[in-house]
Amino acid sequence: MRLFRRDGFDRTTMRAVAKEAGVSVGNAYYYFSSKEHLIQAFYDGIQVEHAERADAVLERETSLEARLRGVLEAWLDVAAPNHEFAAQFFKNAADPASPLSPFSEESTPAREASIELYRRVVDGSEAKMTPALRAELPELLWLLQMGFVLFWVHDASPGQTRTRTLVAQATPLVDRLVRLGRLPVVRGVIDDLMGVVRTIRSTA
Amino acid sequence: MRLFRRDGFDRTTMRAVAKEAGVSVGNAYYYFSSKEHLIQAFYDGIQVEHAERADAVLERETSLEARLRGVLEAWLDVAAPNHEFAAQFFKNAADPASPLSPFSEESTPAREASIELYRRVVDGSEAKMTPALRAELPELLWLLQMGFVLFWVHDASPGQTRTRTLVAQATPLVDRLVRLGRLPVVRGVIDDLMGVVRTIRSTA
DNA sequence: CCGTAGTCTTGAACACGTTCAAACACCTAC
DNA sequence: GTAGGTGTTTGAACGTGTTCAAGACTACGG
Repeated sequence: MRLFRRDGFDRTTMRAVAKEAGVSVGNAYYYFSSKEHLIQAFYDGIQVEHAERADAVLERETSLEARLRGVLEAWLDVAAPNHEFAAQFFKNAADPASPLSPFSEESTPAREASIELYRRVVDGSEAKMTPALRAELPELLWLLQMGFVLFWVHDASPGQTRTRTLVAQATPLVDRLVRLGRLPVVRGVIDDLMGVVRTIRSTA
Repeated sequence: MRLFRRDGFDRTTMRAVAKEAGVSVGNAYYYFSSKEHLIQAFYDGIQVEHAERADAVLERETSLEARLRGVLEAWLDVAAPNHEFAAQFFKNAADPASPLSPFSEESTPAREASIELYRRVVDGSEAKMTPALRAELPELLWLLQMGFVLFWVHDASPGQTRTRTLVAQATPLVDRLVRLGRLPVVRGVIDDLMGVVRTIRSTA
């Protein structure tokens, strides 16, 4: 990880990693089946640290907006030091065939833990909504986070301020949309949306 | 392209491509600066063929739903024969640093042409909406298409029927959402959404 | 203490994308 | 027709991720 952060993912060779670790190249492959698998540890680390910070937010905040925004900003805080490096290996994570893809079979535990976090964001808030929406909203919020990550990876602004602006702008909108969902006229549309979410999930 | 389709992107070597073309490896690099650049042609081809089929749809249909659905299904029709191959090089397109990324500087012409197509989808329809929404909806629909492409790439069902189901389910929803936008209560939310879209665009 | 089976470790070798100095072809000017 | 310049072509060579046959180490039963 030290080398990856210093030189970037692509410019760090497996030979350098092996040397730094004091083992042979072949031995590195005995424990990590590919260069990609080396960053699984990084992946997990982000998730653990994010969960911790998110916990602090969820204990503090009660409104849906503040809870969502706090959790997203926690992610940005945790991920910030790795922005450059993350952008470099993002392409591997986007590969449908890669185990690192957030939609992959291998990522199921991490994905479900992440959705579970958003379930707590929703359930612990004082926001009122239909049971159907309450059931699916966590997955929608997780998808939203994936969108933010995509944006963040492409964000070249210093300190990724643009992503922070986007989050600050988008979270009140989510809150308003959820409130809107209580209107009788909107109910039908929400039901259809839930249907779409179910279709998406049944494929993964 | 013949070799790519037959053996897949990764298993096709530049040496094989050069041999098939009857030139040396170095010469291949004289005309295409990387293996990735070879698929730019494929990329362009899809776009051209999609534009043609979309034209036919737009001449025929008048409702927003039918126009949108027709255009999206046209894309699926055009892309279908290349599904396996496309999934293999999708990771390159997802790389923020790659010129093939739909968000990249180099893709600007193709991206704008695509957004322009969705402007025609909107403007040629009989759907009524606020000027602000009418201005931004094309970009939103393009983003939606990117989402469908992401889904399609991960779609392992035979003939990508799941993606087709999703499109069939999602397009009426878009239509309903646009209709909903005319309600006074919803106006404010739409305005906020437009603000988010503008933030997203100003980064790209 | 020896043998053996299982686990770890090694670095040379492989295949690939990419680069580059050299060679070649073609054209224009005189 | 020759000299020189510009654009094209070549394949060997480089650096990379990955593999693999061979060796070294460890544990344990006799």
